[in-house]
Amino acid sequence: MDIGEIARRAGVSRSTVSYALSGKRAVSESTRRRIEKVIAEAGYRPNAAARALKEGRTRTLGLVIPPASQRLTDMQLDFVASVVEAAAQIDLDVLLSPSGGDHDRSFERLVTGRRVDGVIVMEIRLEDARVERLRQTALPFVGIGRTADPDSMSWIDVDYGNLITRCVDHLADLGHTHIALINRSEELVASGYGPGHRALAGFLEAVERRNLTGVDVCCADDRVAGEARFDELRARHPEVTAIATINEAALPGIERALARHGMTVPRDFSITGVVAQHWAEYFRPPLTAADVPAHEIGARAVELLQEQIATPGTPPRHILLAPPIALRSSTGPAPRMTRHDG
Amino acid sequence: MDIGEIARRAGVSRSTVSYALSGKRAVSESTRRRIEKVIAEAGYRPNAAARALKEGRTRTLGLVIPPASQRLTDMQLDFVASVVEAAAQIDLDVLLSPSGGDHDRSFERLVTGRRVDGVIVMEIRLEDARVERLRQTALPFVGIGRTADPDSMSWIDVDYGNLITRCVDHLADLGHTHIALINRSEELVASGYGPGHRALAGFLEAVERRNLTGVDVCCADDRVAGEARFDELRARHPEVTAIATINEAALPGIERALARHGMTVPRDFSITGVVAQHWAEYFRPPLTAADVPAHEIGARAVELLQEQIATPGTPPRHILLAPPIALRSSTGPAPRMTRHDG
DNA sequence: TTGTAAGCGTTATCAA
DNA sequence: TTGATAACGCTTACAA
Repeated sequence: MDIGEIARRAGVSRSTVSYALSGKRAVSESTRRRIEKVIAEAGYRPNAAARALKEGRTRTLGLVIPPASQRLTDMQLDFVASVVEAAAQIDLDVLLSPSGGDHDRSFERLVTGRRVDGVIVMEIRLEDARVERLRQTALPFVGIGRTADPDSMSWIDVDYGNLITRCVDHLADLGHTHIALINRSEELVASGYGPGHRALAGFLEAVERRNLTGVDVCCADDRVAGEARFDELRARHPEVTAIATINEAALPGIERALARHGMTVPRDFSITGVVAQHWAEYFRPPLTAADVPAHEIGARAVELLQEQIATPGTPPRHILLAPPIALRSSTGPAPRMTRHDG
Repeated sequence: MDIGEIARRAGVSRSTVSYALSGKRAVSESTRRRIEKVIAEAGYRPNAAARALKEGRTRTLGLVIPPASQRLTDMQLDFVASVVEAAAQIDLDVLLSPSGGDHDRSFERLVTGRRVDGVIVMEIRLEDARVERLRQTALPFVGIGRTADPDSMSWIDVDYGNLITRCVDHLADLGHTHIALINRSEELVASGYGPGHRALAGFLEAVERRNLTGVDVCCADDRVAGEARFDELRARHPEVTAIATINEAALPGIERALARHGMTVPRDFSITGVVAQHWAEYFRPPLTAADVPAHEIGARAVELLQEQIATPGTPPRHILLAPPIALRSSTGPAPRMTRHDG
């Protein structure tokens, strides 16, 4: 069933059918209705490949996700879901590419096979081969996250540095003097993962400025690691009375370890950080934290990309989000003295 | 940069370049090398739309996921990740469509716009409009899950009915006589979600056969709901000493409620079910459960679909997985008498 | 208001 | 071993 068949059945030319569909040329009311009727009966839809070939655009977005080998975090999932949803809203499809580094076949297909009109890249590194590759191809793209040299591309990011600084300030105001940062995984930070680096920088700045003692630890993105890292922290640095974290996946493990050590939050220990809202709200007691608006991020990434696609050559735009720190119940005055574990 | 430009630079015709690329016709060693060199230098890749138009296939798979409005569960995420990964292995791209019911624009684009060579549908209902639609279009498809009338389509599913039956038998063998089933969400079950129905059927069958008292409760796919449902269960049915569940997302909440009620697993209460492995292993104590091999499911769904695509008209194939129940530490003999909450 | 025809970048048939 | 050429199904400039 192609446009020619529809034209035949409606007794018009193919171009008239095309124009009736696109509205780019006036079509008399009567023929338009006739055509629509035939189309409805035949269940016709234009062939996407033919249309893409002719128009030079695919009405499809590429979304580069971390390879499945490393299980995606809840927040990454939120990004994927919100990007897909936002794209669907404006009748755009989304092609997924699980690509970590460069030279991935699926990534190459995406950027150089003209399979998509633009690309959204997640989990950007400070130095990111995928961004370099994308730059070469002149394909519109936006990052969820930004590189070390962020001016030349469009991106949306969370201001982890600033937010962690404010978390530490909050803890310092409450009298805490020994504070730990629970970062993302060692590999991620080692590979130049932006949020990890910027959170650490913000942490160190605040610790220095407020004259505190800081210890920073990396932690894999899961509950088991969270529990283990907290145990180690207690063993090596019993003087620490508060932590700030950007590792939401570790929270359940930290909560469990806290309970196992017989510690009550926030009486014996304070905890805060930058995490997705539902993690903050589920923590017991609810976590004082900056809520990362994952859903908004995906939606605005699509907007940014649409802009780039619609008017190529538009100067890149940047959105740096610093959501307020929602005061809940997980932070309190520093305990007078270090308690022993139960 | 198109195939004509490559041909010009290599001093051959377009067809020769095409054949050099596909290998469908012999090309002399020397010209083949020359062409390859030019292609590498130019960074040429065939235009996917042109190729799809000519070949009548897109080298793309469609994956229908639940709409983002209802946040995806961990296991659903595993399916998505493993499908994408398996497809990438064989150089297939994956187009996502967030579609719950029928008549979704993105779903319609997928099935009738010839955007994909085949479709994988997740979260199949017993009566599923998407499956009906797919059947009409004669597009190859496979379900992760199966409808009430499963013979006419290819699918891969977990045998929730059988597995829950075995869980109940296991509990009965341990002397439990009052057992609860924690099912998935009310809406999901009400809408005819297969695993929910089949788990319930298996539960009722075993309860009847073993002459037990069973109570089944629906529970939303999150920790908060798990905690609340367990509290209600304790209040209304204090005689229940064990639960079987297919709702992994509720587990952390159940664990927390258990602790709050001062109950120790498995001394005071037993729990088992059918969940993804990492949930079972993270539970404290580790959960005796049938581990759903989410990664394998995605990979085999892609295999099944490839089969349908490669040889249309192939009789549908079915894979019903019944992974063994891994004996861990969350089930034990029924307590002698009902304990009061702490 | 409508029709004709060119062309998007491939692949594959038919000739050479 | 290679080259010309006709499709694939659509959109759109140009004619009428």
